[in-house]
Amino acid sequence: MATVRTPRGSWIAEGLRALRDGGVEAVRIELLAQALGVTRGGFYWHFSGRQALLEDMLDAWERDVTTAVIEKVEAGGGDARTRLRRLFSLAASGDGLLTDLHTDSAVRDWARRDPAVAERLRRVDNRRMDYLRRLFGGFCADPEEVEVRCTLCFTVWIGNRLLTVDHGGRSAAEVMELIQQRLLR
Amino acid sequence: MATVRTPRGSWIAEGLRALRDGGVEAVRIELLAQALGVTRGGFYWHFSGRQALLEDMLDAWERDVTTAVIEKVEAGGGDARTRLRRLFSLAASGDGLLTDLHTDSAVRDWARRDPAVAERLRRVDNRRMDYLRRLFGGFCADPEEVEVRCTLCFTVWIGNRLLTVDHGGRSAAEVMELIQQRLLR
DNA sequence: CGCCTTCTGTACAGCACTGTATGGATCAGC
DNA sequence: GCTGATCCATACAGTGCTGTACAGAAGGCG
Repeated sequence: MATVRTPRGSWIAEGLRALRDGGVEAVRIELLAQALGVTRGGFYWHFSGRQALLEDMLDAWERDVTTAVIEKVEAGGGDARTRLRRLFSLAASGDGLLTDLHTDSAVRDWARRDPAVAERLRRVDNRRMDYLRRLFGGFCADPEEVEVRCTLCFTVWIGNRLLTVDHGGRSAAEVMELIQQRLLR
Repeated sequence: MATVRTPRGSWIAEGLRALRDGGVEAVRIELLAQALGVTRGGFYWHFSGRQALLEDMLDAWERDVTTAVIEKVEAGGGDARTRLRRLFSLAASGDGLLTDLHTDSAVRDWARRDPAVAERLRRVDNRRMDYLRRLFGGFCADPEEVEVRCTLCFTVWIGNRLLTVDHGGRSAAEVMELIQQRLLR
């Protein structure tokens, strides 16, 4: 077993970075190789081609994005409202390579053109939504109310960074804070 | 003045269709020509190149999207709540080539990579937001409340079609209806 | 040491698209 | 029916990427 020089994983990671920064079309093997400081030679040893890389990138994304965030929120403990507040601040900070909004919206855009990606995204969104339902259900008896708050929560999260607007005198963070208060009432 | 066979405008229209269906990267002159049933020959008579076409597409989009919708909503008359309800149903139907959500999110995605596009989008979003503020201000005295409802309204509109999720037993339309009721209270 | 697995570089053929140049077709108006 | 503006087809050079083929280099292991 020789040491791995630029292993499978590094191509996937670099691919996800390209996806985040420039969308699917920006995932060019030539450019990934350049970014990794090698030629394309080794790429075709790991992958059968570009499509195989994209497939593996989605696998990695799907795995990480559904578990990492939930685990991070659950780890801190506390009641449902506390957990939601933690989830909100996590979403606002947007750390983590794989859990950020940019990758998310790049995948969302990709899904519009590729049914297989759309199917994966639906799975991911449903898992996230189920988690939200569980949290809101913790202090909200009416299931209709839960559904409304979950949907608002999710769409605001998605729409927030896509919406580029000035909120009069207020900062975007202030408005978000107000919305969060309302959602946690 | 000879008759115009495939005029400037048809290249722009076809370009916007390509943008809507496949994003900026899908706006390929070769393919537009193919769709129009001609070769690229005439294209370079109208435009200096691809960049010039993209520029003109954005001009057309910006012009149409900021005025067309507002005019359509205002035309029907009624009080602020009535107008908002009309705006909601218009947004839900998503008719009109230039006012639909697909073109909108394609532009939004484009803006992430191109500062000039981001600047245009900011202008467009602000004009829309101003209109929303005017409407919500019609029955809502607290400016903070107005800002929250406008932001919710806008982000839900954007996030709605991007979010691909099953709402338990409910349909997406039902949940949207519930959210709208809440926003108009 | 020499072998084998794991990668890397290089060279090649091919595709899709861009932009340029130019001769020619088509039609409005005189 | 001639002219000139407008548009189209074609051919060409160039770019940036894909995928294939293959000859190795680098390092762990017998």
